[in-house]
Amino acid sequence: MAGRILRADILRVAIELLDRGGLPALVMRRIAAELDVQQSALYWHFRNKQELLAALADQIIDAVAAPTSTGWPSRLEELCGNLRAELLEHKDGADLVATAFAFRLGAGEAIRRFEGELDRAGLSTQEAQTAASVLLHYVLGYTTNEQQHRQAADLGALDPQSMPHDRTPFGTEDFLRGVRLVVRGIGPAAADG
Amino acid sequence: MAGRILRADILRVAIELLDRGGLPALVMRRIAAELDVQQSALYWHFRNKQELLAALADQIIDAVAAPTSTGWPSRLEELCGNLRAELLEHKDGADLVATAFAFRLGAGEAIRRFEGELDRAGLSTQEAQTAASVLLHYVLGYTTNEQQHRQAADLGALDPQSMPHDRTPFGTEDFLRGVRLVVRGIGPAAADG
DNA sequence: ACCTGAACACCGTTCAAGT
DNA sequence: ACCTGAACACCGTTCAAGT
Repeated sequence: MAGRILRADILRVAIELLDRGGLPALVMRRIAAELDVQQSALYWHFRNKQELLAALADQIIDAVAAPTSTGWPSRLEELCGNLRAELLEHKDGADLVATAFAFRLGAGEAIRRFEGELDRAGLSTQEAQTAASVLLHYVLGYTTNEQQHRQAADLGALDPQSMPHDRTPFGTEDFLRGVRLVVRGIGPAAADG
Repeated sequence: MAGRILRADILRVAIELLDRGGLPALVMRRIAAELDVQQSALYWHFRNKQELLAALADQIIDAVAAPTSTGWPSRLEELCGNLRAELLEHKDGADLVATAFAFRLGAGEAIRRFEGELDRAGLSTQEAQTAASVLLHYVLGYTTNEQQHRQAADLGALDPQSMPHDRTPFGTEDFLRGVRLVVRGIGPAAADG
């Protein structure tokens, strides 16, 4: 009662478990059980769990929609918004990608997307790297907080002290204010798009 | 062969273990052993491990030196630098504080420090919150990456592809470029300090 | 109030052995 | 090449019982 499995099968099941129960549900034993396989079988396809998480992060990043606007400031805003939206699609998605990014394993593609947009803006390589770093850390950090807050509220763990009228400080508009602040800081060094 | 312990004892031992072995060494069993106490004794002083980590994060944040410069842009740069420096003092310090911040338990004091500086700059409350959020996420994210990279290099896990001449993109100067980028974005909305 | 003793319910990872 | 079976070495947390 077994069956051969593929890397892609593992990743598909992992995403399903993540979407359903977040990072706490993403355990090797459950992935294996879902595939009717021994847990040790997973270690033939991935060196360890961290590598699996990195592949998952890459997959999420690849699904981020490309910006369609013209003009680098709008394109940058759009890319940030699209990244946040994709992270929010998966439970604990921001936390997962932020962790993988910190471990320098996955999410390397994300920073290249940002740098690509900043090249178009006419920044030097160094300036583009700096701006990409600031933007990416903001999007990942903000969205991690936002998602954690949302999921805590969903579980009824609401702190009445910090949210008096159910108005949280989070949301698309609040998020975009941060993005625009950074874009303003880029402006002086960039050519007009 | 026991002894009564205090919250402060637990925190002191926890910091020692953190400094020596990072987050992987920060396990309840080792804290208890170091204090000659059963692990369950810790749960009288802290509801769970997460609460302990939050208290640890608060303690680290409280140790961040206050800026001494005059003029809000310099003061802001200095505060960011001091925060990074303090995080680097403890192994996995940035990761610990970033996680506690994401869980909204500790590190609430950190954002108040930033907002305080931005009030002096003459920003509105909303603008101050936005700028504080961007700066804090950048410092925590950047320093987490930097520290992870350092510690991986210390263990000899260096990737020769990504660091061809042992010149890493990390360092105080590189860090400050990001801070200055954000400060430039704040400028247009702030009064002169 | 504060701690012991002992258990519960989990984890990720390894490795000889099979096919 | 790809998986089984079984173990190893850990974790955080709970809870009756002691003092």
